[in-house]
Amino acid sequence: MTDVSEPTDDELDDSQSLDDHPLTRDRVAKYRKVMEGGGFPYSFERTATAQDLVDRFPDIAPGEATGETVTVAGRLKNTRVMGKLIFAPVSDLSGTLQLFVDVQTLGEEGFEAFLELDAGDWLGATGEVIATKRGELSVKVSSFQLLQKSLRPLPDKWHGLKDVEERSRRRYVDLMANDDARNVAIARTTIISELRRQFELRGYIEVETPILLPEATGATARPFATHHNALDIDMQLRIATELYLKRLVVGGLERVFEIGRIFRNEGVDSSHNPEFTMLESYEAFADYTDIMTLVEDVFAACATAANDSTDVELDGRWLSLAAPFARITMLDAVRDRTGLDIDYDTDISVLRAAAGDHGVQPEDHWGSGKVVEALFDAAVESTIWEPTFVTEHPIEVSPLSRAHRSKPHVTERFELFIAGSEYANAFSELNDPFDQRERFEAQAAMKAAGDDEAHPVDDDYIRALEYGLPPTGGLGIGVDRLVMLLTGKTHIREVILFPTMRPH
RNA sequence: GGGCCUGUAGCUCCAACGGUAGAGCAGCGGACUUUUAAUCCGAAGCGUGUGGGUUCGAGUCCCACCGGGCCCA
Repeated sequence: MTDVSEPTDDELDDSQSLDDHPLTRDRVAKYRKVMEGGGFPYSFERTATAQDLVDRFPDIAPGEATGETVTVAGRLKNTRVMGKLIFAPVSDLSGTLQLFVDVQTLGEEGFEAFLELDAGDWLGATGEVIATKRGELSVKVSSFQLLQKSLRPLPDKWHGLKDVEERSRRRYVDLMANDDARNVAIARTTIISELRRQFELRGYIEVETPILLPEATGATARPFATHHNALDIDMQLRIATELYLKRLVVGGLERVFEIGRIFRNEGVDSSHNPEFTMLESYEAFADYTDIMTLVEDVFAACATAANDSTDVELDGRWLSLAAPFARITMLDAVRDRTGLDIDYDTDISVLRAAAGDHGVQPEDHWGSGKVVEALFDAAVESTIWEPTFVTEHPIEVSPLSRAHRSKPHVTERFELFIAGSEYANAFSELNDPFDQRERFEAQAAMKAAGDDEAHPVDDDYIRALEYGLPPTGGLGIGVDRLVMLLTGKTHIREVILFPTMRPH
C-alpha cells in the first residue's frame, strides 16, 4: 500500500518542484546565490543590437578586430566551450549575435563565471567587435553581467518546440525557441500598422467604441453575456463595431475606423477564435464600389508591407493580391457553379429543392434570399481561389445594407473571398430610418421564428439614423485572416499570440 | 454534436506478435584557444495523460474521464 496523499511526482509542473528537479535545481541554487550577493540589476544600458552590428560592420574580414567597443544584451541560447574559449550565441529582438569569450580578455575569474551561465539566461556584455577566424561577427567579451537567470530549461535547440498545444499555451516559450513564431508576431504588427497607415492616409480617424454593451448589435452572431454589478444589468460583449461607428458618421466624423477585438460565442476551428480582431471603416459620401477600390488598394499595400510582393503563397499554391479583383454577383456565382437557372423570383419550393440537392436543409422561415445565400455557402464559397468580390447579397440576409439602386431583392453589398474564405464584408450603408426599422422588425420576426442569431432591434440606432446618416460606404476586414493569408498560415491560432484554449 | 487520430525523459522522437521502455539534443562529470546543431569520453534521467478492466504479463488490447489534432455538421 502506498500513501496516496504523499506527493510522488517531481515533474516541472509547479514552482515548488524547481528546487528538486535535476534540470532546474542547479539554476535555482545559482539564482539564490545572486540574490544573496545583491540581486539582479534593475536596468541595463546597451549600445548595439545584433542587427546594428550587422549594419555597422558589413564587410568585416575573418580575424579582423575593429577597435570598436559595444555593449549588447540578450538571451543566451547556447554555450560552445572549447577549453579556454567560449562561443556563445545571444539573441535579442533584432536577431542573434555571437559572444566570443577567451580567458586572456575576460580573465580567469570572469571566465569561470561565464561557464556558470545557463542557456536561457539574460545577459549583458561589453567588448570589442571582431570577426573570428571563420569570419563570424562577434563581440569579444571584456565584461558581462547576468541580468536575470532562467530557471527552466529551453526546448530542443535544433527542433525547437513543436507541440501545437504547448506552443499555444506557452507562447513565451514558442517565441524564444522558434524564429517563425517571432516572425509571425512581427508580421502581424507590420500588417496592422500598414492597415492603420492606409486609413490615416485617406483621412480616416481612428476611434474606440464600447466593447461592453447592453445588447450586442451589428452582426448576426451569438454574444458572450456578462453582468455589471454596480448597475445590476446584464451586458454583452460586442460582436461588431458597426452601429457605433455609423453613429459617429451621423455625428459628422465622416471617416472613421476602428481596429478592435470582437467577441463571438462560437466554436474554435482553423479560422475561428472566440475573440478576434476586426477592422471596420465608414466613409461618408462613398458607396460600395468606392469601397471595392479601397479594399484592393489596402490589401495590396498590406501584402507589400509584409512580403514586398502582392503574390501570396498559401498551402503550396500561389495567388495574386494585385488589383483589380474579380467581381461577380452572388446570384450569378450560384448559377455558374450549380448550373441552376434560378433567380430571386423563382418559386420558393423550387429553390428549396435545389438547396436540398446541395446538402442544404432550408428552414421554414427562409425566403429566396436566404436560400440563395445558403447555396452560395455550400456550392461556391470553397471553390473561390483568386480574390473575388461577390456582390449584391439578398436584402433578406443583409439587414444593415442599402437596397440596390436599380435591382430588386438585393443590396449594394460585397464580400471579398480569397482561397475559399471571407476576408471582407462591405456595403453602401442603409441610411433610411424607416427601411432600417422594417429590416430590424423582419429580423425580430426571424428571431421569433427560431433564428437565435437574427439581428436585434436597436432603437437608439434608428434614432441616430433619424438625424441623418449621409450616404456612406462601410467595410469590415477580418484582420486575423488577413495576417494568416500574408504569413501563409492555415490556422488562426498561429497568428493570435494567445488563442482561446480550454484551461488545463 | 459526429467520425478518425493522438498524449512516452526538459525538448524532438523510436519501442515486431502484448514480454517488463530506448535514442538524439539539453542537463551532470571530464578533455579541448576559432566554434556555427562544435567534437570526443563517462555517468545518469522516463515506467508511458488520469482512473478502471482483460491477462501470468499492458505505452501496446478494452472502457471511462482529462487534454490535443484533423475532417464533417
